[in-house]
Amino acid sequence: MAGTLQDNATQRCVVFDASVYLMSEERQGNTRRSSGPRKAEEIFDAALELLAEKGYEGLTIEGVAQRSGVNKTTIYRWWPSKGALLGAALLGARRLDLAPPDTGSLQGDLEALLHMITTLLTTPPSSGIAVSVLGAATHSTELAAHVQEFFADRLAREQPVFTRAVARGELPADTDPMLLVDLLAGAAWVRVVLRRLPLDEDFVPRTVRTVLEGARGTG
Amino acid sequence: MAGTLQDNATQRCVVFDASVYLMSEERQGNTRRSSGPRKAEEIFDAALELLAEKGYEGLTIEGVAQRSGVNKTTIYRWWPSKGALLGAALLGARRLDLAPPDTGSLQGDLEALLHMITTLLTTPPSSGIAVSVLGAATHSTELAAHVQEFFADRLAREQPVFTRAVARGELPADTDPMLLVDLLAGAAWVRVVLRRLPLDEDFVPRTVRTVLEGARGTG
Amino acid sequence: MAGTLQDNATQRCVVFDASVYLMSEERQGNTRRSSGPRKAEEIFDAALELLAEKGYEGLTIEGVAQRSGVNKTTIYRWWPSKGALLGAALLGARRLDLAPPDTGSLQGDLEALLHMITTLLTTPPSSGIAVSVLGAATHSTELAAHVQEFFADRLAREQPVFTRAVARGELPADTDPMLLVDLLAGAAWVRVVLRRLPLDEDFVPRTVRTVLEGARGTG
Amino acid sequence: MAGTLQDNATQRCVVFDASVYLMSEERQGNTRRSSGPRKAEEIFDAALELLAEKGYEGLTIEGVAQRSGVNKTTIYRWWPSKGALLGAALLGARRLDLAPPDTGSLQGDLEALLHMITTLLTTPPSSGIAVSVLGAATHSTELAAHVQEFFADRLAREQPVFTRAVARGELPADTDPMLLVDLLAGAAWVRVVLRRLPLDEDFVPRTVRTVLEGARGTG
DNA sequence: GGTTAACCGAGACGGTACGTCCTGTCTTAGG
DNA sequence: CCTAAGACAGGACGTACCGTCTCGGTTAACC
Repeated sequence: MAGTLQDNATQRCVVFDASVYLMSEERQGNTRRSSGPRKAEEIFDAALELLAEKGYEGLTIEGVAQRSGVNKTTIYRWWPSKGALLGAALLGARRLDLAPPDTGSLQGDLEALLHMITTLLTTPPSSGIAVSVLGAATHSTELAAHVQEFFADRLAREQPVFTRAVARGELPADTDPMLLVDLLAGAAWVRVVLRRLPLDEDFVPRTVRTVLEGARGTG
Repeated sequence: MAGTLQDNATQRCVVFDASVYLMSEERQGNTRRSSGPRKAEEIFDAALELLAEKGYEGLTIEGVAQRSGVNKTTIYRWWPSKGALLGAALLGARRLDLAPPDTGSLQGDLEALLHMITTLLTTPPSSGIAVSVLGAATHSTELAAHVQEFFADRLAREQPVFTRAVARGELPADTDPMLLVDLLAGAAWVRVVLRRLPLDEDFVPRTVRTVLEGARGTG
Repeated sequence: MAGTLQDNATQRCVVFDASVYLMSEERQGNTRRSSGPRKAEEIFDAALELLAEKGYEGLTIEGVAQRSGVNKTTIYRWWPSKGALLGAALLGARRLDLAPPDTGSLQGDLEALLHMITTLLTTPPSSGIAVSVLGAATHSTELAAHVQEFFADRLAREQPVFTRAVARGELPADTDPMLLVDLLAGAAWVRVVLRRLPLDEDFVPRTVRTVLEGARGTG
Repeated sequence: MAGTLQDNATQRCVVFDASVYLMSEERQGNTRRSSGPRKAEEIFDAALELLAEKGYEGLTIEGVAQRSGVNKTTIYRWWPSKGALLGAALLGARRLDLAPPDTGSLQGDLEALLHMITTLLTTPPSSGIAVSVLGAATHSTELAAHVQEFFADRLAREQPVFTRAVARGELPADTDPMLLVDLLAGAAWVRVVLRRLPLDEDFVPRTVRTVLEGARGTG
């Protein structure tokens, strides 16, 4: 799973590659549905590439226009701001999000989840994009909305993991899954982005074990 | 403790007020040590105010110069970039960090810590500054360094809390304090900044309880 | 005569109102002759209104399209440039040009002519249009052609005035009428447009008298 | 006189060459008097060249910036609009205006004046500039002001011509010089710019003779 | 209490990007 | 056949900051 991500990540950004965006909706019969500019894919790709290369501040509309071979006005016609453009670019990326893990044990599932998070945050090019976007969510309302949505969506997908765990008796029934996910994701964020520390290899199992014990103990 | 913070936070940003910056170092005997421009305090104050008002992207050197009544060149003479200026401005703030809590129980101490973190992230004006800075650390090396330092420092100060807890038998001796702090801080960050959710009032005790159980269980 | 112009000028631009453009030529029997878009009148009116409001530089094809309720492409289909459009718009206006005066004396006729010219140049809305068009003829070949034509036409119409004057013995037979017209029109242009001076009320008779004396003296 | 103009006009625009602008005022001792950008001369030259080449509409600030090797912002720092820039550029030109003629007879003086005017309006590069500026005065308030000033100045300089003529008994004492100048200049303008007719070689003497007769006859 | 070196104000400048307006061309659907 | 609709590349607009520079003046420590 995370493996799939890693494999692809070495050659091209899969998680955030928007090149399939609108694949099926763009045309229907002969009629343009007008859901974006003709070169939407190139624009999104350029935006994400530039974001990974130069960060949110270094990302400019003009730069995106130039790299995607589109006129600046075309971008402004469709998105009012950098944040909105980036938000749209991430839409296409989201659909490629990996399925939630099902390893048979809660421990395994959560380790897979945390592994995915840390990989996302540390392996280029997804790391550049993810870190920039999450960091920039601080400044841009549009991005914040997308980030929120991303987390909500992520949590919804992990729900079965917890349902199964409760069924297996691995967790008390009144466990708060959001708290567990936040603890895991938050610890990774602090360690990787704020502390800028390398992750030793037992960070993932140790963190998961701690959180799990906490979940069981307080149940 | 947290009370002290709150009290102050309601009227003025204490944690990040740089106006006492260099208070003791600026002069030594009668000699100017040349460690900054004459109006350093005004500059730092202006920088932090503007940061809180407009966020990192909206913060401009020209704006700082104008508000602080200083010429633009003066700022450039001393700091090469926005990040560096902000880093310097935060230096003075750090020294006002509150003493680590000592409530007599680990639970109480950690609740005080988490409370402080959430207050910092949610109560203006510190919230604007803290969130902006931490978010911008993504883009700026100078800020990243300061954030790292901040976390390291924070951890060092909390150390006695854990030492005492171990002495009291509340924690196993081989506990990793950094992990616990990261779990707490990270959960708050995810909840407040990324998810943009309001914190219900038992978020703090519940999170601390979970983390604590985890720490004990895995010991 | 000039009175007719004045009367109309106070309420609506008659001299340059194109709303009757193509009235008779547009259809022949039941067949469309394809000599212009369906909303030609609206387009011309819009063009002239906008010209009077914002001058030649401020006049844009998009503005005309919007005001006339026509798509931009429709205008481009029929006229290749702003100048050409304006030229066409002026065509309809010309047909409303007033008949040359016949007051019984050359002096009277020329005063009527000069009066008409000054009225045209000073009374809105014709003043806005006339001054703009004549000024813009400097930049646009199409407009220049129309202006030329206008002057040639004007001269042709005044011809009877001079013929009658020669017959009456008021002018030598070898008088150059064009020179006289140019002197009158030119003086008005310089005074009104270049010098921006108000015209005192004996400007017209005095100028005509001077020119007439010149014509007689050199005959 | 007019000869001088012509001679120079064949090689370089003298009447409108601004390259000596501010020659003496720019610096005083070592202090910059701040009366314009450092490359004011280049800017003015570029502006006038481009005006002659492309007309007023085709003249762009960006074009001027590029040709004069200056940044666009530098131009905007000093002049708020195209009209203002052009106005300033003409200031330097004006100071090179030729002295009024003194041929000994009014006829000769006025022929020289009209000759100068027609030369200005027909001989490149001054023709391009003069015609464009006078035409554009229609659209731009700043230019209009300069044109007014130019004419007032021109008239003031011609004053001695008329004073002498009255003294010589060539003109009645109550002659209106402005009217005569306007008749001459206006006729030239109509003929050259509005009618676009070539000037046959006796246009100048014939026109002057007519106007002179008129002046004498009405005196 | 005058010297001198560090510091500052002022502001011009080349430059990048902003976000907007208009140009003139095109393509496609529809009356 | 004409028109509506509108996307598009392109160019210029006028503005805001960037970071650099030069050049007088001002401070203030130290003789």
